[in-house]
Amino acid sequence: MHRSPLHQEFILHFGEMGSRWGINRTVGQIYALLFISEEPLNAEQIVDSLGVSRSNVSMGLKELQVWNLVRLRHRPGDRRDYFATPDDMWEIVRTLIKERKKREIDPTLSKLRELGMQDSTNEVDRYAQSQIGELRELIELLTSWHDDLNRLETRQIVQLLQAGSKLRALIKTTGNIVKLPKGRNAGGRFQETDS
Amino acid sequence: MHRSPLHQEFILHFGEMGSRWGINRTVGQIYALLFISEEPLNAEQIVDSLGVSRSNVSMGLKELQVWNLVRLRHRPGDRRDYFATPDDMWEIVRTLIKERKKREIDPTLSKLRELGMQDSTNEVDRYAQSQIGELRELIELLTSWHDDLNRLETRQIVQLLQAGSKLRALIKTTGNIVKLPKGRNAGGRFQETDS
DNA sequence: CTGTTATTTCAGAAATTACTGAAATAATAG
DNA sequence: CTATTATTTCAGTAATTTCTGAAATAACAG
Repeated sequence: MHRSPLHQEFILHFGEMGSRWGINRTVGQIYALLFISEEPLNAEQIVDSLGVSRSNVSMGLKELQVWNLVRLRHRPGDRRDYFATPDDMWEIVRTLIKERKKREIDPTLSKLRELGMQDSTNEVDRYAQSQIGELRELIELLTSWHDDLNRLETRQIVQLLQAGSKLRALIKTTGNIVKLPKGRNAGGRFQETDS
Repeated sequence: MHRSPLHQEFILHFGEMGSRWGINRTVGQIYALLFISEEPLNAEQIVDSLGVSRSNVSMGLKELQVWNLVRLRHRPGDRRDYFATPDDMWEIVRTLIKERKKREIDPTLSKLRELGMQDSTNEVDRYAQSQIGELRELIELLTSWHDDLNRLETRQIVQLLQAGSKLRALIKTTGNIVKLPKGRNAGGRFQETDS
């Protein structure tokens, strides 16, 4: 299938960025292709457009479905699967954040809670335990904020972002609730250097 | 160097998560080790603790410095380099977000702007251009919001997060400014399916 | 059923990324 | 300067990830 230079450049860019986003090149390219295609595409059309193997496309589409980043569509009288990206771009952003949290944050939060259970009468572990506890609290705060955001509609989120300039105002309405970090190197045997 | 079971489990977990976070196992382990160590460590101590090669540690520390995730320290009369993680955990979070934005968002924003310049009198590119433009606007909005956040102090950010329940209130103070997405599949030749 | 088309699975090949040991470079003390 | 210690570089190897082609499975239509 022939693609315009604009399409090609867009698709190749998403392919190259794929590795930085934790997906592989083909998955990035498939997503880009669906994103700029007005009509849903079937696997064979994707193969033709990208020049990769049918099996690779099959696996890529499966991964995109696991990520909840594509929607399945069908034409009457056509039993092939067609794929499209969601229409609401902010839904895509929310999905991306949610899925990344699931993969990158949640397992660590579980592990931190698990490690926090261990009662370390052990003196060596005292500092480690306090660091682990602080990190867990930090992630829990971010997580609950994320949950709050996820209860909002697309329209509300956009409004919130556009109210960026009002951030400072909001802060003045809340008290100073939290203790600030204590700082390490109490004995002072080390010297700070450049950055 | 002997490490307690707590230390070991924490370090191994960060190593395993490394690949999901876009760093390799060794870099993840080095960071974890520094994070739970009360005193700064030198390269040799890291080698002993992790059981990897000296050169691997050297490369890992270099990468952590590129990411701005470690600080260099020195002891008087000792010319070896010592390393520590920043004391303020929220500074770490901010750094992580900033650096990931630099790697994962900024190049794509540049590319989208570049592609948006192309005047596509071409009919095929009309839809692609509108998608690219919408995506660019979305990223620009997120980016400027991120810039706003970065101007805040740690204390203010924590307060903002803890004010999560006040989000809805804030939204009521802002008008409905933005047009909502239009939706694809105008002709309606495709049928929606499951998820 | 049987034949045809669509999709998935999977073992091995290809490509990429991570790691090591050895050698080079850098920094400093004497 | 020379010897010693600290750090980096890098070519080759190991480990991991991605991709392909072939075979298996699934989903129909007739």
